Amino acid sequence: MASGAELTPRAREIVTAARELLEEEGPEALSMRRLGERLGIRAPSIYKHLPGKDALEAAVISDGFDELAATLDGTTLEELAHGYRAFARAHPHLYRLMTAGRLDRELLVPGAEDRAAFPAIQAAGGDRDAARALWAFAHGMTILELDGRFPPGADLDAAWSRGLQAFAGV
Amino acid sequence: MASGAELTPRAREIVTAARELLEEEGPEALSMRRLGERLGIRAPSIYKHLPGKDALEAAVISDGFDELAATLDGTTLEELAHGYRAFARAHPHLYRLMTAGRLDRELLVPGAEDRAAFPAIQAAGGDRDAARALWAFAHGMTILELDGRFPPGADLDAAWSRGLQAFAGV
DNA sequence: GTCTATACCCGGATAGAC
DNA sequence: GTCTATCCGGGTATAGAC
Repeated sequence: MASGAELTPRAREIVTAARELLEEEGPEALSMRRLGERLGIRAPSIYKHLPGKDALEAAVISDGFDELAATLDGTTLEELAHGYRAFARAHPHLYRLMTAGRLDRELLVPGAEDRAAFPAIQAAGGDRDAARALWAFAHGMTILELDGRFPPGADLDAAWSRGLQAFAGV
Repeated sequence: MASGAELTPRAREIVTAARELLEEEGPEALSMRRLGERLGIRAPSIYKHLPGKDALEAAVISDGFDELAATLDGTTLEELAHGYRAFARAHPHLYRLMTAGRLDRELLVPGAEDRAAFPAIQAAGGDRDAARALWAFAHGMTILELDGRFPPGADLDAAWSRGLQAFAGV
């Protein structure tokens, strides 16, 4: 029973503070000590409410998936892509935490990941394989942009258009 | 002058050992202490040969880019994609280090990144925007696979095919 | 020049007192 | 529920032995 489904009110406060800290100052700032500081308690006290940092991050990630799912209500491929990219640019540290690196699904709120994936499947007309390819393209564009991996001066709008144009034809 | 272009022979040995350690045991194992252990010296001694861990990683990354560039000699889109995916699966920890997270280009061997990008531009017929979209798709598929982000049982060969099919038409 | 020992500050986490 | 004290492991700067 590793699920982070039911959080006590106090745990929710801690998760909220963690997300704020992450978004404001980045992943290095999200330490148990800094978080305790923000909450006015000592780091070890956090462990009375949440089992550890992994669970804390998983709760933040679950919230992020739900929020992303709520954002992606566009119907066309362009709207969907725009919403996805806009979410990532508005919450870069959160997006990175949500999507980069291994993920212990046991710790997530059940269903949160699926809900975030659903719009892409819809946009691909129910074709799971096409939806995964589309997601890979969108995530690739997004994370490479956030990580500054494209050459300086690259026209990312044009690259997005090229890709979406390709997927529109499938 | 932060470039990692010229390495002394001893520094090369250290970088090689770092890469082996990374590939064998993953990123958490790549600590200065563990690396020193492997080399039979103490961690602080490494700093006489390389300025720090960032420079060490950058040297490993530069080697990785050169090796990837040498691997990607296919001409067709399918060959290129297959080579890219095969490299990542053969060297998952190295691929992750090379492509995930922020990258301080100052520390890289000049040109290594460009040489790895060249085959994609060629495959896209010189269209930079199309090449970036293609790279985003390939990286997205690759990193999501390595990170176990696709649902269990997802047919990744089919997703790759779908995507390549889309890009073939542009 | 090369390596060692030592030390500092950061991180996650635990035990036990109040 | 919160505290203090403590452990272990990181990166890394400094000082000094050979």
